[in-house]
Amino acid sequence: MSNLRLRFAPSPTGYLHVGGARTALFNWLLAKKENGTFILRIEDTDLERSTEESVDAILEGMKWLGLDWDEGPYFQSANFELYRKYVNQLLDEGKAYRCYCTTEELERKRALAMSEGRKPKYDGACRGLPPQGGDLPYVVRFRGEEEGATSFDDLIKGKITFPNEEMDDLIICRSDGTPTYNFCVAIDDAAMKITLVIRGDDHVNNTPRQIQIYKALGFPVPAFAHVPMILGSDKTRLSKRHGATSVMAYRDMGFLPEALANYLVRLGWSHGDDEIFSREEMIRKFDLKNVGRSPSVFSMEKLLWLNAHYIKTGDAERLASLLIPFLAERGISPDKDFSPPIPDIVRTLQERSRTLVEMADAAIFYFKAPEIYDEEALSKFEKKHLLNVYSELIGHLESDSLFTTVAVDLLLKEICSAKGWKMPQVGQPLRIALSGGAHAPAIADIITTLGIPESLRRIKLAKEKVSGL
RNA sequence: GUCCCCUUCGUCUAGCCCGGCCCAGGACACCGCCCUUUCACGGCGGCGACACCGGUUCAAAUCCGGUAGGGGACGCCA
Repeated sequence: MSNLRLRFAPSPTGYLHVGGARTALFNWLLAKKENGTFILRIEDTDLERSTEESVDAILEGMKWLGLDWDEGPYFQSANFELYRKYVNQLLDEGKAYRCYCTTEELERKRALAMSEGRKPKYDGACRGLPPQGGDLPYVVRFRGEEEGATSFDDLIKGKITFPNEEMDDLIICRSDGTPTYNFCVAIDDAAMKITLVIRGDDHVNNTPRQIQIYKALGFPVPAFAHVPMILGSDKTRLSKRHGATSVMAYRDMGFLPEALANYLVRLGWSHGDDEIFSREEMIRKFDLKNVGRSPSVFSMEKLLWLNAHYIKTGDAERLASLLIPFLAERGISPDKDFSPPIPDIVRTLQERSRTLVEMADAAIFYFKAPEIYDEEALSKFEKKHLLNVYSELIGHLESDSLFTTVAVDLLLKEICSAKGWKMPQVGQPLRIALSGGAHAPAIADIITTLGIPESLRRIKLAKEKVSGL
C-alpha cells in the first residue's frame, strides 16, 4: 500500500450523477494504479437535506459501476463532536469569532453590495466584537487573513492564486451548533490523512479558505486536483434538462457499466488516440497529467457507440442474464413462455443492439410468434410467390435435418437455384413469416435459434394467413 | 458586479510544457461507396477546427501581451 490516500465525498441529497461518478472513477483509478487507499465519505452535515435513500442510491450507483472503496463509508454526521472541539479551539485562539448578525441583515447587505457593484462579501461587522452575553443566537466565523494571497498548485489546472481580501470570514458553525461544509472537509481530510483531493471544479473557490483552515489548525495541506465539469449539449452545467444524469438511469436505459465507465474516463481525460479501455488498461494508463483543463459536453451518441461496442464484444451468457429484467418489462418470462436459450438469442442480436433495451425489443419475436405481418414488407411480393416460397420451405424443413446455420444457408441457396429465385425473394418472405417484419437477424440464425418445429409452425401460420388474404 | 478558471473539427480529444516532423492526427455523429437474404456489423472515402488581434522568431496551434466569448464561485448548500 502506498501513502496515497484519496476520497470521494458526495453529499446525500440525491442520486449519484454522472459528474460525481466520474470524479469517483478518477479517484478510484488513481488509488488502484498507485496502490493507494480509496475512501468513501458521506458529507451529510446538512441534516435538512440529507436522506438515507440518497445514501443508498449513491452506494448502489458506485457498486454498479464497480467502484469499490477501501475505507468507509464514513459519515460526517458521526463526527460532530470532533468538529465542535476544533471550533472551540479556534475560538479560544482567537482564530474564529462569534457573529450575531441575522440572516435578514446579511441578505440585505449582500443585496446592497451587489446593487452598488461591490463584492457581496461579509463586512466583518462582528469581527472585533467581544462575546455577547445572554442567549443571543450566533454563528461562528473563521477569521480569515486580510492581506496577502493564498495559492496552491492544482495538479490539473496549475498554480492558482487568490487575493486574501477576496475571501470573507466564512461561517464554520451554524447557529444551531452544526458545523458547515468547508470546515468539515478540512478537518476530515486532515483526520483521514487524505494526501490528494480530487474533486469537481466547482470547489476551486473553496480551496483557499480550506487551506487557511488547515493552517490555522496546524494540519498538513493535501494536494489538490480539480476536475472540470460536465456540460449539457447547450454548454451549460449538465442537468436533468439535458436528459438523464443519474447513473442508475443509464442502467435502466440498457447501458452496461463498463461502457459508462469507459465513456466517463474519456470525458476530460485521454491517452493518445485510445478510445476503448478495459478496466485494467484504464488503471494502468490513467493519470492526472492528461486530464484536460476545460469542461466537456456529455454526448449520448458516443456513449451509445461505446455501449454497442461492449454489447458486441460481451459474453453472451452474461448479457443474457442482464437482459432478463428488460424482457420481463415486456411481459416475457422465459421460464413460463416458449423460449429458445437466451444466450442464443443474444448472440443473434449482439451486432444490432446499442442497448439492452434495443436488444429486448428486438428479441420479442423469438418468444411470441408474429400475429400480424409488416404489410409494407409483404406487399413487395405477389401472393402466389409467397405461397410458393412457404410451401417449398415447409417441404424441406419437414424432411431435411438442419442443425447448423451453414446447412440452412445452403438449403436456401439450393432452393434459389432450383426455382430460379433471387435470394431476397426467398429471404424476405421467410423473415416476415418468422419475425413478422423486415428487420431481424439473419434467417439461418433465426431458424437455428427458434428450432425447426417452431420455425415450421410459423411458416405454416404465415402461409395460412397469406392464403386468406 | 468582483474573483477564479477555460478556449483545436458539431461533440470527445491528440499535439502545446521542450516552437519546425501539423496547409493539424484519432474517435463519435453526419454524407457517399463497397459488402449483403432484411436491419445491422464491417471496410473504404468525404465533410469538418488551432476564438480574435498584435508581438517575439528564419519559423507559432505551440512562447508573450491584449480583446472577445464561455463556465464557475461569491449561502447559517455541499
